[in-house]
Amino acid sequence: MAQEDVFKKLVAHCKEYGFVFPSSEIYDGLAAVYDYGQHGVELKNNIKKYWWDSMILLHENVVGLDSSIFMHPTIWKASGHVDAFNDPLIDNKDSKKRYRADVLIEDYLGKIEDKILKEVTKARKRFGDSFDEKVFRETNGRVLEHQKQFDTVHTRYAKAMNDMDLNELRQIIIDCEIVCPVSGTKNWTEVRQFNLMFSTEMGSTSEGALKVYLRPETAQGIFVNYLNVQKTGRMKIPFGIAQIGKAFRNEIVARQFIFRMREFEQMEMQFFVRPGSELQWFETWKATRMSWHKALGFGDENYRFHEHEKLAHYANAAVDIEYRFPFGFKEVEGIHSRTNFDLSQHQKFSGKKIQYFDPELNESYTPYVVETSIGVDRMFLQIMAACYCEETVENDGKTDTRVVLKFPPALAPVKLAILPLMKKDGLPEKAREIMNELKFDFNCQYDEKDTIGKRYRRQDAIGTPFCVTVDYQSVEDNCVTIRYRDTMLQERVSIDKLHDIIAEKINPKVLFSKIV
RNA sequence: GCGGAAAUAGCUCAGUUGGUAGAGCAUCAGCUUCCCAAGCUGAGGGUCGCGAGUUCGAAUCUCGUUUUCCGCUCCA
Repeated sequence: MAQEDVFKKLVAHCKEYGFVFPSSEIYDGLAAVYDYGQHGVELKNNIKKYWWDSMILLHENVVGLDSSIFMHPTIWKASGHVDAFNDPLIDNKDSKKRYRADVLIEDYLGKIEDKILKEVTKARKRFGDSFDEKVFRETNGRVLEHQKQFDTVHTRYAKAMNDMDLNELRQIIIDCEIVCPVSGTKNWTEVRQFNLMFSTEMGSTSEGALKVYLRPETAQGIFVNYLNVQKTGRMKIPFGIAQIGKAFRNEIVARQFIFRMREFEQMEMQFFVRPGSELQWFETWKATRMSWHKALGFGDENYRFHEHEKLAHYANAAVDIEYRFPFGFKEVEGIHSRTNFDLSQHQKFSGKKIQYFDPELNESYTPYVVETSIGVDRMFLQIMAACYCEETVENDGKTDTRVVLKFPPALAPVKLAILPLMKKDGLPEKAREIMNELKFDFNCQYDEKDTIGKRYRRQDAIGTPFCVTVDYQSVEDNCVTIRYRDTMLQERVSIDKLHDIIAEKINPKVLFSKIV
């Protein structure tokens, strides 16, 4: 089966069994926005719990936080998001290539500068030691002409960028006769601005409302609460703050199902360390996070690190953990050494001193930060992809297929199904009795419709790890059978022991013990 | 955002040269059956993505639009 087909089946399965629905579907949907259905939300919650507990329970020096989606707008100036996400873009209609309008103009200006430099170099060669560059630049006709051209364009360009005058940017490109490097034509579209942050207005719109953004990452909520947490929690460096929450990015193209959405959820942990120790901690968290993924048992060979060659403005080291999706290796988690960029910026923009006094060193410093950042939705998709199986089943010489989601029991949306073998003779009552005993601790489903085989298949399709079957004998001896999802084997156990057996098997300790 | 393709019941799909929409599975109500789907009976469910246009008449032809998929592009 082709890999793309697997992906398509996965998407169909997600919808058919209540994991993921397109948003606003009865209104034709909303592009790249999805809702989690009755089973999806359970799986998602379990994923979040697995992450949260692995951070909060397993590390004494990591604490949680839940910061707001709305934050003071200046935070996004400090973080660099306001500037970095306001690119004016223009398309060439012939080559279909997209460019940043400002980059096209800057390249053009760069070429003029090159021309001037060429003249200068030539002249220096000719005149030798007696060459005076300043005088040459002020007197040479060709240079002056280039310089004049440069100044004119640069002035217009600077003003246009300052005003974000998109029409003027386009006019500059036309006036300068800038051509597309690919097609060589001047057939340009309008300049459009893609602001990757969603904005809205806070306060009554009539009287000076404040423009606020929906956060494009959860990290800044942690940085701006650094002092609060450190002081009230009496935290000593090194320590971490973990947070799970929604983030929003107005992506130009959001596609591939829930892999890239405009509204998504992140699980981030910012770990504050001594300056100079950040790369060591970077390595430590790399290993820890990788072991967290591998503990799920989806095959070590399906994971790899991808080192970033081009680093973001705030980072001095960055690596992705990639998983082999049906559509290739893709990022599921990023680990970044963010230096002290963020805290320094907030110190600068807020005017508040954000420092840590290190009693061991007897000095104050701005902590360095190592970040682990994972997308919940990508993790969800990754788990669906890893667990989706189509199997051939032999029974009484009949061949037959089943679709089964082999979730680790700790993550499964429904932990067990309770199934009376027959819909009569007191079996449903007995099954209900068991259900009422277990429903407080486990997500259970009761099903008495159709043949037992059909009911097993239904539970397989949503990844329920255990099916408890109540038969005639159960009424007499208080024993039931547990049917295991992956092996389809059955085990007869006493009803009294059911709770402990299930609790043991879904205990995330099994996963936690594999994390370094 | 550009180019290409697609959209009919919950799912997979039929639907003739334009004449008021069908199957299988699924769902629901019964019956039958002591452990791995597709036994029997019955029922519900679609203004054919949406909006215009052509036509006596449009699921079918034309245009627009929305969504999805595939490429390109973008992704601090």
